[in-house]
Amino acid sequence: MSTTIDPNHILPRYYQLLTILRDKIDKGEWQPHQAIPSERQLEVLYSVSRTTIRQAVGMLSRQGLVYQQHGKGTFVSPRKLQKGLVELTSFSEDMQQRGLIPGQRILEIRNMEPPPPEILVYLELPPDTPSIFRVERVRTGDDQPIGLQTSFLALPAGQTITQAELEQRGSLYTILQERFNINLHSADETLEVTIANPREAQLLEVPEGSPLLLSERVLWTNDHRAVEFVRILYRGDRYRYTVRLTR
Amino acid sequence: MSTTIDPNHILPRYYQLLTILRDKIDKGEWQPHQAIPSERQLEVLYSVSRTTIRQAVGMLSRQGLVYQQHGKGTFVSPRKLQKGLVELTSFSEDMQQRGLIPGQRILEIRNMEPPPPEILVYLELPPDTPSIFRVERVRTGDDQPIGLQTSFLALPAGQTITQAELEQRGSLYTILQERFNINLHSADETLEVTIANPREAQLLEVPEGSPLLLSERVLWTNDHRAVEFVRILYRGDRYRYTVRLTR
DNA sequence: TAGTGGTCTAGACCACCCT
DNA sequence: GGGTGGTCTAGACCACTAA
Repeated sequence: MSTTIDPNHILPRYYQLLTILRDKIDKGEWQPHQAIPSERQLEVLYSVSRTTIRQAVGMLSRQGLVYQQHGKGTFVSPRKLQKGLVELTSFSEDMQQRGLIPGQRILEIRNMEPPPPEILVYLELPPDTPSIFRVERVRTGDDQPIGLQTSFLALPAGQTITQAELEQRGSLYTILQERFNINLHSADETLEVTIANPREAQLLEVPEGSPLLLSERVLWTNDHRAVEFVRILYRGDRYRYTVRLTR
Repeated sequence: MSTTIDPNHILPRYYQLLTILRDKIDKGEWQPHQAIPSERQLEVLYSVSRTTIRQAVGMLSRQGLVYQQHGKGTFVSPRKLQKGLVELTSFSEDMQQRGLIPGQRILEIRNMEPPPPEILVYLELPPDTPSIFRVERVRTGDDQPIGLQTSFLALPAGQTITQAELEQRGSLYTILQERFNINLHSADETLEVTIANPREAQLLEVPEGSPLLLSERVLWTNDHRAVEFVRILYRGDRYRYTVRLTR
């Protein structure tokens, strides 16, 4: 791993610097609440202008890895604040972060023609949209059922995704990105409490009437169009949701 | 409201510009997916340098009000993306945003001596911390019970908060800021599902065994020290949690 | 080719903190 | 007073998009 900045590198200098600084924090070379070199010192150390320094440090600050105090310096955040907790992750990524092996059992996969009107509203699609792609899956962690997931997708006209493709790639997000070149930017999510009906109880292997955590997400692309509506019913006893909020 | 930038104003120029641009978007002067003036045009329009323009527009972009596309321009986000959904809010602010009048019924307010060990762990305080301030309240919206809130605070030595003060100001956050000069920066929150025990059921006016949404928060100050641990049990039928996640 | 946002420089002055 | 981060300028070149 490099510890100097190469002006001719493909990656921008502020990004190279960001990586260098983050590594030092991750490795514990700079301890929590300890001051990192000042911006003027970093200018000399890495031979880049202060603007570039500030771009890198500003990003670290927004990511919660460091905090800046006017007139005093820039300091490493305590470890708890160093984990990004508002990141948009797929179910698979989420499970991996929790140290569980993600899995799925596909219950149904098909195009809905015509689509349910409320889904068109969520996705901000015109009422004459011919079809919506729908997948229903039981999602597992270490082979235990964790959630019941239903996804609704606005695929380009005439396109579809097969069960074989989904089973092979595992994640819808991967298919969206690699096959349709759709990059996800953000999601709006709501969480509420509900009770398992007989079908949900059977699929999630819990008693009927058990409390569940219901998550509903609308996913947005890079050009800020809605692409997917996802509903996940999580087992209340096996799932805990975490976020970081900022002022 | 001003539409020009005053170089001698107390507020920085990028912030004045940010306000001007946000107003135009809020008022609908620039419509969703419409391009706003280019950075070079804004330079001329407002007589500030491109760096300053980029600082303002970059903040609007991070707040989700606009999105930037390399080589194309900067565009207004669709309205749904214009609401900041990861903002740290107090219960009172939260209710107001939902159009409900916040209220509270204080159940207990006291210093715990000695403090419960698990709270010290959450707040990263030394084991010999003499006392922790605790408030338990039923929180209401339009006079209906919404949540049962328990707050644990590390107040400066010898300080306390009286019931009268809390009733008068309404919000702990206000007291923290105005009396102790403690500014909140961020919070880590976990959400999970639980079931009402007899006491909780009675206070929240729901049947015993009703599903509840349990939120637990650790609040961090500007210099990234933990100040408060808050637990809120929300009525499952009256509360829905929303967040925005980004990639 | 012209216009857009993305990156970068070398400087400047200000506001804040500590000694 | 000397060091820190915060704001700001006037310029430059690059990478991307579209006509």
